Formats: sequence, C-alpha cells, structure tokens
Amino acid sequence: MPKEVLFDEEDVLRRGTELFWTKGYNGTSMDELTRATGLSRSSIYNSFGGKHELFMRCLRYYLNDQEGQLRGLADKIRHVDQRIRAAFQYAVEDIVTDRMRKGCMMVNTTTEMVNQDKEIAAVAAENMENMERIFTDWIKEGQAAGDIHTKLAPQALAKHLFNTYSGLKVYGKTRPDRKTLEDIITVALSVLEGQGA
Amino acid sequence: MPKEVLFDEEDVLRRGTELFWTKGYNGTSMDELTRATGLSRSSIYNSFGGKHELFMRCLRYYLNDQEGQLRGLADKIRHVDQRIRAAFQYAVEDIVTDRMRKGCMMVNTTTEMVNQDKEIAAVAAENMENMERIFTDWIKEGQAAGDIHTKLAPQALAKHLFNTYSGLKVYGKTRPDRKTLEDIITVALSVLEGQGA
DNA sequence: AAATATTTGGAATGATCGTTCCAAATATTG
DNA sequence: CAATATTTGGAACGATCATTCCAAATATTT
Repeated sequence: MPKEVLFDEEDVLRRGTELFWTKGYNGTSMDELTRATGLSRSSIYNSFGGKHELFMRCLRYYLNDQEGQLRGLADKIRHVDQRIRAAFQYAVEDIVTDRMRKGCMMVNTTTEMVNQDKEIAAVAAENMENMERIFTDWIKEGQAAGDIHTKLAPQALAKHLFNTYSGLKVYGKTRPDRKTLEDIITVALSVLEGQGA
Repeated sequence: MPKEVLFDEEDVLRRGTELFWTKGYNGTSMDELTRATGLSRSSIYNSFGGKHELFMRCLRYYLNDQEGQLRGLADKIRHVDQRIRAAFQYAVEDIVTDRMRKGCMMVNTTTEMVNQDKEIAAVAAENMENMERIFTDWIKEGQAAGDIHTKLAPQALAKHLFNTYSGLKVYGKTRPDRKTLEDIITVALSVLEGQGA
C-alpha cells in the first residue's frame, strides 16, 4: 500500500556527512542540506526527524566507515608495528589528499559541540573507548609477538596513539604537508621501539 | 573634545574571548556577546567593527595570553626536560579544572574555521610556527645541555610536542581525567629520554 | 555654562535560521 | 482501474541572525 522511499538513504547520509564534515554542525544550514542531498525540506524532516537527528545519523555513518577502514588493516598486515605505522600513513594520506581540509569529523564535532550537547558527548566517549580498545588489542598482540616492548602499559600506549591521531587531524587542517606529518608520526611512533624491547 | 570610552577594553576582550572560546564562532551570537560584555550592539560595532573583527581580536588576545604563560616557564625552570614536563602538566591542570570544558580556543577555532576563513587560517599558521619555534629553541637548549638526546631533530621533536598538546586539548573535552592525561604525556614525553642520549 | 565630538541604548532592517504544514504527486494494494 | 498510504515540493511560520541607524546621553574643551 505505501509509496516507497525514492532516494537512496545511504547516498543522502554520505552527502550530508560530507557537508557537516566540511562546515561543522552550526555552520551547516538545512537549506544547504537540501541542496547537497537533493531532498526537499519535508523529505528530510519526514525521514530523519530534523537537523540534529540527521547530524547524529551522519556522525555514526562516518564513525562506522572509519572503524571499518581501521579494522581492515588488521587483516591485511600481520606485524603490529607495521600495522600501526600503516594506519598512521593512511591518515596522512587522507589529510594531504583532502582538498577541502575537512580533518576528522569526530575531532571537529568534539571541539565544536561536546561541551554543549550531551548526546554528541556520549558518542564521542563511545568512539574514544572503541578506538582505544582497538589500539590496546593491537599493542597486546604486538607485545605478545615480541614486536613491541613491554615497558609501557598497552592502555597507555593506546591512548597516546589515539591522542597523536587526533592531533594530526588538527595539525593537517592548518598545514597538510606530507613530510611534516611523517616527521610527527616518526617521533610519536618511536615510543613503540627500543627502550629495551 | 571627545567623550572617552567608558568600558575597559581588555575586560570586554576577556569576556568576549570566554564566550567565543566556550561556544565557538558560529555558536556565538551578537546578542550573547552584548550580554556577556555588557556593551550595547552599537558600542561593539563602533569599537570593534563587527563580529568577525571582534573574534579576531579575542583570538589574538587569547594567543598572546597563552604564549606569555608558556614563555614564563622558561624563566622559572632551568632544565629543559623538567620545563617541558611542567608545560604539559600545566595544560593538564587547565583541562581538569575547567568546568566549561572549553579546550583550547586555537584548536577549536582551527577545526571549526580554518578551511573556511583565510584570515583565521593565517593566524593558525602563525601560531603554529610560533609554538614550534619556542619548543625547538627549548629542545636545542636541552640538547646542548645534555638533558635531551640528539638522535632526533629538534624540529621534529617540537612538532611532536605541539601535536601532542593539540591532541590533549581535544582529548580533554571528552575525558578530562587527570590520570588518563598524565598517562598520555608520560608516553608522549618518553621520546625525550633514553634512546642513547 | 555652551559648544562639540563621541558614545550609547534601543528600535528597526533584511536575511536567514530550523521547523511546520498542506496540497499535489506517486507507487502499491485491492 | 480505483482506492489508499506515503512521499514530495514549496510556501509559510515565528525566531533569531548580523548589521545599521538615529536620537539621547555624556564627557571634554572653549
């Protein structure tokens, strides 16, 4: 009996995400959203509820995509030290090839909204724990295999990696220069080597 | 012949900075600005030009204050490794004591505006170079004194420090926990030690 | 004290904000 | 093909946006 939805929901989320990612929550208007997605105002409100709900959907869409890419590395690269290096090289590649200098949507959203929006704050905390768990698991794996020293706790190393990642995404907004970013990860990841591993 | 300005300009900048810092550029309205500063609309426009100009003044006011605090450490603490550690401990203290979870105004501004506002982008780049020069000078000083190893270039170490600092200010917005932040700086600053210094 | 130059408060501006609403369009069901 | 349930486009909503404007207030100078 019902008329079906004509638009591709994932396509709308992808386009909406791109816009929010580029201009932020407050910097994006519903008018721009209709132009970016091709949907009319009523369709957006009917299908997603409103600006805030659409944003949350886009943010989760983004995070899910990012996590997928990160987890994909674990399957492709066995040695953890190489895997971690590859993850950061991936980030650098993202930064230097993005002409809009969007940075990381989660970082952008955190600095803009976390102290003003509880729902967003919850997602940020959830993502932080998720990312740190992934890094922690990797490091434990590397320590067990002898690829990473055991002088520092895996949780602490993981937090440092996550922190470095956030920093890079901020840094790249101002200076998306490959050599500079690679210098940073070389120093930041040097904590995984030596120290009597 | 002229009637003098009645308000304290620095006071206005301080209050304006606090508001922009808390809610961001797009998240702050002129109406809120009048309430926060106590000035009327016309006084703000008359004295500062407009929202964007006032914001730029506030941003520079903030950066000047921050740089002053940082440079002050160089006079108080001779040994560079201790000085750097103190700088990061200072940052942690700022983060955990700020009930508004404002983070760093420059980081917030970078993620929100740098890819959309050339004037802000210029200030961000200027501040980045400034901070990195300070850290580079410190590290050179520490290397000369034998407090820091010379296996890594001072410029690269400095960029890593700046990157870690930005990361912390983002991290603290979501999780302003002293122990966690101290774990991060312990790992991040471990690159200054050992490695055959 | 009068004249002058500047600041000030508050109303008014047009534009844009997110949201609502409704009639027209449309795909599925009987 | 008719009935139905849903989506759709676009107008309209009140609220708020940054900004402008002007008369009233005020401190200095003459």
